[in-house]
Amino acid sequence: MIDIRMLREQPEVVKDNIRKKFQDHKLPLVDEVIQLDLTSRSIKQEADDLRANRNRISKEIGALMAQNKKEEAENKKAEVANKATLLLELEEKERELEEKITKIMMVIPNIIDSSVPIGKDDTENVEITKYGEPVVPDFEVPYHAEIMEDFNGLDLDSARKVAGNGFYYLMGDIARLHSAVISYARDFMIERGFTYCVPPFMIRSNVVAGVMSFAEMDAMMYKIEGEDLYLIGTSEHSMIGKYIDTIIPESELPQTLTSYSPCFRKEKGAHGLEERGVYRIHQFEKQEMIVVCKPEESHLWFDKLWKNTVELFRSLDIPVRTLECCSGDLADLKVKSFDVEAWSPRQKKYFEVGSCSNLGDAQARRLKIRINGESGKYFAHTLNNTVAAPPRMLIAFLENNRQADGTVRIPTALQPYMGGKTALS
RNA sequence: GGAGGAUUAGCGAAGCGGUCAUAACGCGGCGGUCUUGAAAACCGUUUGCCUUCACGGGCACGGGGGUUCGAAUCCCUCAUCCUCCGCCA
Repeated sequence: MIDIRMLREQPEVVKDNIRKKFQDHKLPLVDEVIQLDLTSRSIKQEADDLRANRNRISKEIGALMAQNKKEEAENKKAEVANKATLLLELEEKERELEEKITKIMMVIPNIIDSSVPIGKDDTENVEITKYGEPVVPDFEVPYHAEIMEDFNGLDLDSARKVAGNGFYYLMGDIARLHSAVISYARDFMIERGFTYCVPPFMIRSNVVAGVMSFAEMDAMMYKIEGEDLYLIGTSEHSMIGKYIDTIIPESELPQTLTSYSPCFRKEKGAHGLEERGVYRIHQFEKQEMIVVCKPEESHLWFDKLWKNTVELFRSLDIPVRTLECCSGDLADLKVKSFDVEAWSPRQKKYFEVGSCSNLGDAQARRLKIRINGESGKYFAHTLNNTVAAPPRMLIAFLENNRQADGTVRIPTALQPYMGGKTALS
């Protein structure tokens, strides 16, 4: 959500930004919201005057009652009652207008960073850098589910009976590998100075509304029946929610946290769940990182964040590349975003394993996350990034570390988390 | 899950239908006097949001709703905390 004052003062900047994101259908909303805002403020002024009047007369009534002048007090009461209906009507209008304005402001996209490449959709995302050689081995790499099954590490049939399509049982060494990756990712971030955190896995609707749009919520979030609770789709939700309605002293910034959580997603509207794999599923686990910082530092933090993911994958001998989201593919709340993609030697292409985003002050404005600084109070900037999210992450791990003989080598960094094993065989 | 009590500024706490909410009082913070410097003492200052060029005005006493001319105060509801009971890793 952008600042309505900014929209008021520089509507052309907001419109240009909408054009850059190829959302021209939203252009009329800018002028509409300017008009609504103008009306809203004048009605608010009128209502405030009536309230001021009522407050003044009420005080007079109090004074009269104290002096036992009942008749005069009754006259004053009538005076207030006269304007009561008008005030009620104005208050109703105030509410309506505010609602309309908020609704529009929620869909006006955040101003994208000047460095974001312009493009219509994900086909125009831009590769930034490759890290590691995307090797195509001279032997065939099987489908990831097959690799897992070779180690008796995956049981999708039972999962379908128990929970349905989109769930999995991980077994034995594959399950252990899953936990090892999470633990390794956790320690990797702790060593980089992040504070480890295990957050709530369910959040209330007001937090949900603060961190995502209604459309996203409908497509992603599982609701708990009979409770005002939703299963989190990522720990970013509960981690950013941690700061809801807070004023953070400047001296306590930046807040750098790494969180673990299971993630639950409906994947409604997605291209269908992969029938035989763990690529797109309803439940996975994720080590995440989030940063709350001063506005002038969010660019720096953005670069630090995605590099963490690249380095983690490189330490496990997985080739990756960074891909920048073009303007049209960038979610409305985001200022800038990089995907980290891992190399798939089977598909001979890269696929998404993480996403790093700078939200600017958009999330902070929605959730009222402010900084108390020397020169006053202002909205914080928030960022988030994936460290590692298995089991999808295991696809990249298994495909890249599988040898010609079918064994899977365990890179040195991960060996302590696998009880010293150097390979799965 | 059941019973009772509570939620007021950075913290503690008074107020329990109307010049005590522009929130007493205390602590803390900030500025000053005094001092070579510090402490003590004394004086002053110290919530946020919206609106306005400004003066000013409005809103907020855990959240939401209601009663009233007027609500921190009365009613409903939700949340959180404390005490006791029950249950449970």
